[in-house]
Amino acid sequence: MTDPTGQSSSWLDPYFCPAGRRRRGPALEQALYSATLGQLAEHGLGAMTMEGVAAAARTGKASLYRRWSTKEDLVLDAVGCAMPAVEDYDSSTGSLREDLLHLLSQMATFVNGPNGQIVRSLLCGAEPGHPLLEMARTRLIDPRLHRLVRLIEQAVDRGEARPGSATPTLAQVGPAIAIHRFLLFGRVTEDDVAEIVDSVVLPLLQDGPRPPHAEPPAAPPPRVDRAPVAQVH
Amino acid sequence: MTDPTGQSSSWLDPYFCPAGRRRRGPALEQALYSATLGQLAEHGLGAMTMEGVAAAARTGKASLYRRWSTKEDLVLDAVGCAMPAVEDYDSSTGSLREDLLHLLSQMATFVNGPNGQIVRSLLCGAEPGHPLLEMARTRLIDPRLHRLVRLIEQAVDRGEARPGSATPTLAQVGPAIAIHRFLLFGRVTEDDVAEIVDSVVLPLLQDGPRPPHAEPPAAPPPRVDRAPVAQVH
DNA sequence: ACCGTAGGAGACGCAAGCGTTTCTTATGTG
DNA sequence: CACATAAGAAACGCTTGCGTCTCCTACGGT
Repeated sequence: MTDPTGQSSSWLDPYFCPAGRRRRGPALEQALYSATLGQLAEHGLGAMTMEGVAAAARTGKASLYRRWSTKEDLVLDAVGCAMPAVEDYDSSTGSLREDLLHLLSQMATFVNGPNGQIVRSLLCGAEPGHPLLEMARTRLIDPRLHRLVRLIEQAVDRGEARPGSATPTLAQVGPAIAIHRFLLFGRVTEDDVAEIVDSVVLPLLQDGPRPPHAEPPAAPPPRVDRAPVAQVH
Repeated sequence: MTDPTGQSSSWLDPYFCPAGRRRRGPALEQALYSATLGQLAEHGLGAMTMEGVAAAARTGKASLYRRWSTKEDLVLDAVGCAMPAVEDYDSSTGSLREDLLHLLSQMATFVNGPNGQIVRSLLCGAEPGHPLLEMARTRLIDPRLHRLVRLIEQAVDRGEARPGSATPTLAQVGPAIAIHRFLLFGRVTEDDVAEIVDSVVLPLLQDGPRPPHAEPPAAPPPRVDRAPVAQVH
């Protein structure tokens, strides 16, 4: 993908510009965003450098500093451009299972591509409260969570999901498992998506809440005041 | 926690050594591990430096390089020391809910403490296949997953969980959601743990698989061959 | 065709980290 | 107590990145 100097290979880079030629304005800007995202994915937030970005974009540092005075500003803008909006915000296939597969597949495709490493960098390279993490949350996570809740609501109306199951907590389950697998294994496969939907999410949304079993084993207490839980240090 | 030079505050550092005194052998080694973990948590894998570690441990770089020739070796050893073994591997409280709360609370406590930032660094600072990520998986994640499966098996035997629910896929759900919340919000609270157990994991493990509802909505097809799912680019 | 703007290229001095080396001296073992 | 060992401290030359600056020229509008 990149040669030792960090420059993009000409035959693959959509923003490639032959030597001697010059990009200006928006074209250059897009190339800089692209280079920034590449460096972010390759080196992580902490180790990426302005020089690396300039070299990858085949431009000088001056063009960078003319637009953004700090690495934070640059990364914030570049990442903002890479965040895809929720597609088909109000559409539904009419089948809960189809809707879930569709949405999780979109996530998987996004995360399996070059942007996956960027998501990784954002989730982990930035401590809580960092603007980059906030951006990932408000632009990537929250809209999809909201959309999922709506899809579940519609499924409830159709009788496909148990009443009361359209909560953020339950909607979060599928994405959380998908992200978990991505972080551990580097990708989310087609089989992963199907398994998450069929083995976890659908049972959770469809099955009634605690239907009494053959022999109800002294139905576990609804609440217990255990002490040693989750203290922040 | 640290002053501008990265040195540990004397009144808090368990490995503090007054100026003029010298630590040797294992004592020094522990201090170096501690300093390494601190730097790792503070700056991330990419941006931490050997000089920073030496300064934080109040020693010279020579003592570092005498033991580890690269940053990778150092971090690998230091992180290995920080990975807690699974406690009470074979014990069970006799209640599935109690067992789940207990195990997730242990995870939450670990992750809420100073080691949380290290988990973050490992999950995200290292791409798939990196030895550090492998170590996190084999030492932190997998043992707990295995233990969870055993706990669920015991619950199945007691009639507390649905037969067939003791699978790695289902066992993964609780930890995945906990880690997800940790990554997004920086901590996992007592309420989070209780909510995960009571709203997600227990229903999933206890409710029967698709008990026919009032009007079974044309039971969703068990398998569908959707095309555009999760391609690796 | 002209010309003001801004892009590319790279040099600048500075700071930080690298990995090595040297020198002094605290340490704990025999 | 004497001594071999290894710790602390700091300097070494080197590399990389910083942010600024300058020079020259390609670009695109008039």
